[in-house]
Amino acid sequence: MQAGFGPRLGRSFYARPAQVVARDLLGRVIQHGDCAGRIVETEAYLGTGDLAAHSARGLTPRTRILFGPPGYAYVYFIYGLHECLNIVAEPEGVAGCVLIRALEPLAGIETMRERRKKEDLRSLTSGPGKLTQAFGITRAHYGADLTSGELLVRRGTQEPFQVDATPRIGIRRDTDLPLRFLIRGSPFVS
DNA sequence: AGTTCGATCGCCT
DNA sequence: GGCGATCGAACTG
Repeated sequence: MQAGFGPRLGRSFYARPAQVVARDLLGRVIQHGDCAGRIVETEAYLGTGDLAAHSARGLTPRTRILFGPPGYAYVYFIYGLHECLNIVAEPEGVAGCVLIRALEPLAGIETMRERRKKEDLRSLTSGPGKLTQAFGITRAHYGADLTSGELLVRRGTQEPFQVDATPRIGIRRDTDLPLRFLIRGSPFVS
């Protein structure tokens, strides 16, 4: 079942501008344990000149991973409740990442229902806090290497789809930039 | 050491 | 559509 989603993406995939990686991650498959989901919504956070990005104020203990090599997980805790999963992009030395905002559940759906305590397929992974809960991703995954560990992204299938770009959700600065990407018509977006 | 406020969710109306 | 929950990172003094 695992190999059915294609080969694991390697380091070079992530070593590109954050908005390019965010767009290219659509349609790929995130896997963790027995859970797998197709990425249907992402947001790019740029290292320089992006006031909405956590890296905008420079290197701190929390943001240090964003300045390192790409292909690692940046997981942070927000609003006292939720974990959010980001993937570090850009070459080493340049900050930047992609927030995974929504998935289409593909495998491990019963596990997701148990973790979420919800039955409806649409409510399992249609939001950044929901999908981390459904997949069992926490701050313990901060710094995890997606190119070698049990949390990974696979290439996915090549079904064609159209992409919409909109402003990012829930931010207060740089609100006009069209850095949110989603698969047009997907019922699983946030 | 104290304060502010956020890349959200779910429940209420 | 609005709001309360609840924690910690980061900034101020």
